[in-house]
Amino acid sequence: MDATAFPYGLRVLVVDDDPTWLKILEKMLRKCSYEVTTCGLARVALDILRERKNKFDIVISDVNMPDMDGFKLLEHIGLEMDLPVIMMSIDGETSRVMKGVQHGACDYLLKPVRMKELRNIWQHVYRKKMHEVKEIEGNDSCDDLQILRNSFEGLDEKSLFMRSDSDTMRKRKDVDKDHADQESSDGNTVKKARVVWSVDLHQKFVNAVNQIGFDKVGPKKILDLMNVPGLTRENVASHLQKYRLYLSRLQKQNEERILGAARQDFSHKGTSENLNLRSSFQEQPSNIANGYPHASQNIQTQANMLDSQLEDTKSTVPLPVPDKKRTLASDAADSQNVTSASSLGGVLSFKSMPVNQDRKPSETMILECQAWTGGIPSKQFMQYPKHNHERCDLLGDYSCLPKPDLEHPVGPSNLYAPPPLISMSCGMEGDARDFSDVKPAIMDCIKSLSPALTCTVDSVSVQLSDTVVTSIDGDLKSSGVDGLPSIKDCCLDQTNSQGSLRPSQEPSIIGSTELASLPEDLPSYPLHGVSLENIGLSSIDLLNYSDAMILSGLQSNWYDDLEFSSEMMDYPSIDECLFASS
DNA sequence: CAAGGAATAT
DNA sequence: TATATTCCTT
Repeated sequence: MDATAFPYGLRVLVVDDDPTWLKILEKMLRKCSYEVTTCGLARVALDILRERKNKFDIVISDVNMPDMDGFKLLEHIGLEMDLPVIMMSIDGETSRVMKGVQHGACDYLLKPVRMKELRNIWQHVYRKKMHEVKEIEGNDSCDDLQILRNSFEGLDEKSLFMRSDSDTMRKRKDVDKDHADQESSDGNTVKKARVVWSVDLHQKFVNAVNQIGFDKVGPKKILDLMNVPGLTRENVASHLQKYRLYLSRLQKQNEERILGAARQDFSHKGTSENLNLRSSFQEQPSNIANGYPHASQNIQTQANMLDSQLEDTKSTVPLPVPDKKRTLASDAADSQNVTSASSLGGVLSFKSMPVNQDRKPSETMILECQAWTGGIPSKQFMQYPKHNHERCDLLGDYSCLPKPDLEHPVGPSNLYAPPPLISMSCGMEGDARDFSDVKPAIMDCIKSLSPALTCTVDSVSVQLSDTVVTSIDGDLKSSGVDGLPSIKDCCLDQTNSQGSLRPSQEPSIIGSTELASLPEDLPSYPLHGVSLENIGLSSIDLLNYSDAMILSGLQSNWYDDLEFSSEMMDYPSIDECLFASS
């Protein structure tokens, strides 16, 4: 298990007849980033619990209640909703504590309650869920965790914080009363939980930004739109800062690429030394146009082509979604070692001479892909929390992503729907480079936006899709190294998608499963300094989460095989580049 | 004073 | 690194 955000957002019902204590407890609990509901009467508490069944995770109640014996309440709760209940009282009389425990209290706290204790109450919920899970499915821990997460239903979405001391299930230390923690009553000493920008949270953030309009966003507005309890304006501001940084970097890259393309220099001599393979999630808010005219233009231009290509691709290689998933999952392991690695390795094996670092941008081939579905822009572009790469985590993190269609209805009013696009630019070593931008096709991804991971898989290593393409500079071809190993997964195909480009100069690479499928007339093109950048992807539902993990592994294989230069290593791995990097 | 945002701290 | 906090400007 990891230190994901589980405890945060824990829904707590506090029952105490003393308003003062109620207030204090509420404050403390909120500091723990729990959702708190207070109640002064036991009977009322029961009513609330009955009415809002499943809306609470745990109850904390004082033993002494005027209207009903605390133990009675405890019994009712245990009987009716089986929620973990923590009892508390001023005195620590053993018999009372014992009684509380006998009646089913999972814990007994003495007032004044300390922050430390409250911060740990989630363990009771966790433990209980664990038991439930085991009873039902009892299996390996990984699955359990996943199930556990699911069992929390809405909790996942609400839990955004990661506590500083989240070493999971650690046993609660005995209350050392010795420690002078003044934090007891006011919790002042307690550090605020750190916000973890999970996929969900980021998604909300992005949605808010989209709704507001990129040029009009402000932390406050976003915060309001996100409507996430506990989140502060500062949190949002900080994230927005990072987000903007990310976008500007993206913009910069685009400009560089364009510049490079502009100066058409067809000379190429050696081979490119660095092969950069890099992908990242990208989303281009339509509004980005305001800030970055260049980029938007570029995007607009390419949009049309993409569409048509997409259509083609679709018809050509229809892939049932379900199969896709299955395929990914099952093949992932293989592809990792064989398919992708080898194919890429081949492509990448061409190395060009080292050139000026400065020119690097021009030397690289950039693959940009933006997929959206039916007008739905891809939403993932920032890097998600890395967590660990365990499968269960991935599942947990991504499984809750909303489906684009549902969550992001697209309407005319929604400016923000960038066209899907993939462009690849390629430059040769020294200078020239141009190429074209290309327009590749994104295959099936269309339906949804999937994280870069997915995209990568599809286009590069896997079979699901076919894809991508790009235009390659004619020079490239000529310069081409004939010996270039063919790309197993990619077949080159000529596309006229781009009118401006001569067909011959504009080969598109389509990922296909079969190497054999490569048209003979298509020579392998040597790719010098190739880098895949900004693969925006999409569809979350498409994404096979479990594969994400594999992907990362896969990618590392690529790196290994390719012997990337140190420079190369600077590029973030797929996981890492969701957001940015540098 | 509130808010935004860059800079800086953790 | 990612997020928080501070500081300055509006």
